[in-house]
Amino acid sequence: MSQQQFNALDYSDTMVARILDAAERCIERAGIRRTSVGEVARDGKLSRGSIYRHFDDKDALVEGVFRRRQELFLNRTEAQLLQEPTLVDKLTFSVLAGRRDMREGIFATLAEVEPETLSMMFLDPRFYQRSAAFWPPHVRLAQAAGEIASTVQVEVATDLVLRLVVSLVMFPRMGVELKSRAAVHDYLELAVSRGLGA
Amino acid sequence: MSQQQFNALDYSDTMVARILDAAERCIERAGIRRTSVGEVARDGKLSRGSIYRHFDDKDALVEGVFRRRQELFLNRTEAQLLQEPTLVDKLTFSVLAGRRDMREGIFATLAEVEPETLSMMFLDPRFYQRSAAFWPPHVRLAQAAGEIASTVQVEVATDLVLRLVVSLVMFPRMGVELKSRAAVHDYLELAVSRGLGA
DNA sequence: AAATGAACAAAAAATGATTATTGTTCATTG
DNA sequence: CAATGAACAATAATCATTTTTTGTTCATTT
Repeated sequence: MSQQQFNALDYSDTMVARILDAAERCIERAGIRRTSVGEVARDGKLSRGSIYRHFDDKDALVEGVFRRRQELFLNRTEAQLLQEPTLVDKLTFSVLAGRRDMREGIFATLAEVEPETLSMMFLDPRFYQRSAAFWPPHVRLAQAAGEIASTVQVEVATDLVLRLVVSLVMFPRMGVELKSRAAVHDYLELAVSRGLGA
Repeated sequence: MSQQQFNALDYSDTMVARILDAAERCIERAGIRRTSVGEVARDGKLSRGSIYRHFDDKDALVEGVFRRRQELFLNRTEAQLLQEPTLVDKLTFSVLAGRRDMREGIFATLAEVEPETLSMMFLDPRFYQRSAAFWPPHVRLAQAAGEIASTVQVEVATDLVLRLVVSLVMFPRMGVELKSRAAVHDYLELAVSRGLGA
C-alpha cells in the first residue's frame, strides 16, 4: 500500500494513456467486476507489470479511468460553455451533456451490468467534489454580468448550482418531468435567478 | 405472480403489523439479504404461510417495511411541521429529521452491512415520488401567506423543494458544509425565497 | 530508463455438491 | 375463516475445493 493519493495522472504519457484506453474498453465491454488487470494488459498489448508500475492497484486503475472520463467531460463542457451566454444556459447545457454521458460508454454498461457500483459512485461525494472546482469562475462571471447577486458568496452559489445540476442529471423527473432542453432551461431560470420568492 | 401493485397495506391489521414489525426487526438486525421469510416468521412467532397470505413475496414484504417506515416518517414530520412557521423552517426541519432517520434503525444497518442496497434505494425515483404528494399543501400555504410567489406552479415549486431536501439529506456537504440547523436554514432561505437573483 | 514477463504468496473468483430458502398448495387447527 | 404447518419442486445460499487473479519482486529485454 504505497502512496499515490495525489497522483497527478499524466494523461499525455503514452503508456498511461494506453493503459487507461485499454481499461476503459474492458470496462465498457464487461463492467468493472469482470475485467481483470491481466485482461486490460492483453487488450492494451502491454505487460501486467507496466500497469502496476503506473497504478497502485486495480482500484487506482479504475479510479483513473473515471477521473479521466470526468476531466475529459469537464474540459469538453468547458469549451462548449464559451458559446453559452448566461449561467442558466451553461447549467442547462451541462445537465443535458451529463445525462447524455450517462447513457453512453462505461456508464451505460455499468447501469446494465452492475448498477450497484454505479449507484455507489453516484452517492460518493468525491465524485462531485471534483466538479466543485469547475463552477466558481462561471459564478463569478455571472456576478460580474449582473446576472446573479454579488452579495451571495461564491462558494454558496457554487454549491446550489452543483446540487441542481447533479439532481437534474440523476433524476430527470422528480415532481415534474424535465426532459426537454426548454423545460430544463426554464426550471433552472426559476431556481437560479429568482427562486420561489414572492 | 399475482397483483398487489396498489395493495393499500392496512397497517392497523394486527397480522400485517406483526409481520412488518418482525421483518423490520430482522432487517435492522441483519440487513435484507440475511433475513429469510422463515426468520421473520420465527421472530414474529407466526407461520410462514401467514406472511405469504399478506405479501406476495419477500420483495413485497421488504417494500412494505420501507413503505411503512417512510409513511410513519412523513406522518411524524407532518405533525411537527405544524410548529414550524415558514416553508423554509419546515424544509429545514425535514432535512434534519431525514438525516437523523438515515443514521438510525434499518437505514443505519443497511449503510453498514449492504450499502449497495441502500444506494440503489436512494436512486430509485419511487422512493421520492412517494414524498412528492407530501409537499403541495405546504407550498400552497406558503403561497397564501405570501411567502413564495403564487405565479409559480405548485408542481414546479414542489419539485424544487423536493430536490433541495433530497440533495441536502443525501449530501450534507457538496460545496459548502451544511451541518448545523442554522446553516441549513440560511441555505434554504436563500435557495427557496430568492434564488441567486441579482 | 522504461517496459517486460516469469515467479510467487496471498486474496478472490469459479466450481460443484450440499443444504436452506422460496413460493405455492392444501388439509387441518383454533 | 383466518391462521397454521406440512409438503413440494424450484431457487438460491453455503461451503469446501480448485483455479484464477492480484499485488509484488526481480532479472532480462528493448
